Amino acid sequence: MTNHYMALRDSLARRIAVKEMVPGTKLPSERILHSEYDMARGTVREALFQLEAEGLIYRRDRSGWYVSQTPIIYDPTRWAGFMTYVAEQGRVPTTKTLSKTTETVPDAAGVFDSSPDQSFHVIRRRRAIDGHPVLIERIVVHPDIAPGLLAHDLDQSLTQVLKTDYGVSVARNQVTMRPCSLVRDEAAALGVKPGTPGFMVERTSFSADGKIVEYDHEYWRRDAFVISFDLSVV
Amino acid sequence: MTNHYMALRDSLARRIAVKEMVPGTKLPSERILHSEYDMARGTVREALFQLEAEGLIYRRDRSGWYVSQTPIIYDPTRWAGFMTYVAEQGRVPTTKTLSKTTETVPDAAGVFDSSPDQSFHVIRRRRAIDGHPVLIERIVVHPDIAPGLLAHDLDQSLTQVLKTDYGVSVARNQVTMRPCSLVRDEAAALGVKPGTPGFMVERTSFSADGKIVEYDHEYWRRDAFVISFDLSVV
DNA sequence: GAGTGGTCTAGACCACCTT
DNA sequence: AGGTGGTCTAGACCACTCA
Repeated sequence: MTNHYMALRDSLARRIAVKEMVPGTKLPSERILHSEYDMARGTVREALFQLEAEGLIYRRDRSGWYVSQTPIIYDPTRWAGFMTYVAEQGRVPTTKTLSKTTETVPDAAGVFDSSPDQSFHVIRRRRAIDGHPVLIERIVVHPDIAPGLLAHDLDQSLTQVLKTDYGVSVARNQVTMRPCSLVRDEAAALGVKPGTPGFMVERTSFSADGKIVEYDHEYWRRDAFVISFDLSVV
Repeated sequence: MTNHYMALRDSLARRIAVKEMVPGTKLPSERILHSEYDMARGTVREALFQLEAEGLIYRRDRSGWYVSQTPIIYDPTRWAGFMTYVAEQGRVPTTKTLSKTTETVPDAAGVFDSSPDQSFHVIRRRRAIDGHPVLIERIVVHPDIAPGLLAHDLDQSLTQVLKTDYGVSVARNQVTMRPCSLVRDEAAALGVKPGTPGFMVERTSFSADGKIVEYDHEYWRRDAFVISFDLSVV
């Protein structure tokens, strides 16, 4: 290709590859690239969109473009909760509770096989790696499983709280992951532009006796992880 | 949001959701949308890019925009080869061999722990679901494992050929998946625009005695699948 | 308040697909 | 040959971040 925007893409990709620009580095502004590379600003933006789609850079709304952090390795077969998992890779996980409420949840009725009037504990949290927010989640827990759950400090591992304080542990996870785009709340909470590519993870956790322990929606930044696992053939 | 392009996005997304436009339907051309919705063509394209990132539509280079096919469910824990797997979901898998050669493969030397001069069997194939190409792959096999492999018909399950004709079966897979963008060969073979979002899957298959059976790179269309699995906690 | 990205316009020409 | 998307230009103004 001899496209202008691909030329700029390649130039920036190389500067990232050789670590002239490391994770977290702010790229030159669009107008500076526009004058340095002598192409229209719209063309500069095409190059940046390309790099964003590849997961090499991301944008903070109206702040600038930045080199993406090193992704964590997401191994669904070894998943042991965010806090454990991230720490095992030598990174620093943090959690911030955004809200905790008890309310009806239209899309949970089908999952829990309950009446539409049923109220649930709903917890919204933001989780970060090395101080960089990577996902927000909405967790739905049936109050019968964990009465008074919301009184606890939930900036820690929920898995841990449920096990220690309620004697409930997870025996099985049902997980679905699909590409999405991060909009409104999700984008705002993660500090990225609405429409940024993301990944939606829907997780239903069951206890050994088949009860639903939690029903979870997670919205991840797409550049935050790669999926990797090792698997014996059955 | 009251953005023009988000309004158009929402309008088109709704028409897809209510099945006014079904998978495979060609969208109105950009210029028609431009005049119907009375916004600049660049703004129309922003809406289309948004829908593409969400996996709802895709483009065939210089042909038009189309509603994406229903994704298949990719369950890494049940993976039994493309042909088996797709058929189990009531869809029709096909495979076309693009090339088969014996050559040196720079990036395979590290994986096989062999000399850079080592030649391998290299197979390139394109695989489709219901007639729609969804991935291309490059498979690398050590000739000692399967001498004369390239003489076989490879438009079928390679797993099957290796098992039946060479007595080699896969006991373990090491898999890594990451977002990428489909460029040059990949995009051309899949009939999508270079730069279309994709997923790269790198797979190393081992036999029971720990030998590498195949080393595989797959480039998937990102809208072709969702990942879903059911998993017991260890 | 200066600088940044976000949105939008109104063109132009090109490369390629389709018929 | 006509239509499509692909690329590119040169502006403009807005909403927001940051110092």
